[in-house]
Amino acid sequence: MTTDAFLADCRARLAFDLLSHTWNAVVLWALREGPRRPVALREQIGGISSKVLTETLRRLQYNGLVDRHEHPGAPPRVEYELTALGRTLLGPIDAVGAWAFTYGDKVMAAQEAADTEQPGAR
Amino acid sequence: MTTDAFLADCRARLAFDLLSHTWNAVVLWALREGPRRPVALREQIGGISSKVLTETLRRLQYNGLVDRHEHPGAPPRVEYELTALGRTLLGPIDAVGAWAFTYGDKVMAAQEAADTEQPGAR
DNA sequence: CGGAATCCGATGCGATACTG
DNA sequence: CAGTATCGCATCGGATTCCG
Repeated sequence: MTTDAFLADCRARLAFDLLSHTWNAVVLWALREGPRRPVALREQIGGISSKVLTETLRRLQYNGLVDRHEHPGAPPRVEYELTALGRTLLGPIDAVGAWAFTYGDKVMAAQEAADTEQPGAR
Repeated sequence: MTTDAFLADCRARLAFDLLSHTWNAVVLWALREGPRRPVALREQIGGISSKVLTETLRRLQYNGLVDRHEHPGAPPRVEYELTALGRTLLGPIDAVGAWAFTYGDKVMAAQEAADTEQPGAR
């Protein structure tokens, strides 16, 4: 596949759009080990509000990456889990995470170097 | 590495932040085959404004992923190319792109199914 | 051509409060 | 507990214009 074809392919754009939403990949990753309730996800992830978590889960559900299971009764009890399709995305996400683990320090070093040359620039 | 450690690792957040900027991955990919001038990048990518392209390139430069080469003279002639660090990110990006190529249809099918059930919802 | 400056509408996310 | 409603701030991205 040529570069142009790759970029023109709406499926590629679609994948980048998926990952370009801040919390999508993080939430998918948090679900990697099994079903989770929203409250557990929020503890596990940290720094995500109830509203944004709900929005993110809805979006992932809309794209067929997670399933929502509602257990009847009070108090409400809901669980989310990855679909088969969602699990296939863990590989690419892991590739990104592994890259970050290996090269993250170099990126931060580059940022510091840029800041040193041009303090205040960015 | 546990899920929690992965999520807490600021390097992982850094990588997701890199990909969460809409055009970063696309521009990096467009540079995969060699140095490019801005005008060529815009033709190759399509749908990106001059301003946003410049911002994206600055951001990538700041993170040490691309180099900017200015050739003196008029008219202005500038080229951007991937750094060694930038090339290491092509692997993970390719993993995402390959996923999109394989599973993109299923995602779009899931979207259509969701739209059919709840027309207007999203 | 490269890119900086400006304006502007759309969207994102967070905080808070509230419902069932 | 799960989710929604509302508000406000910040940011993003597009269009346009102007400069070297």
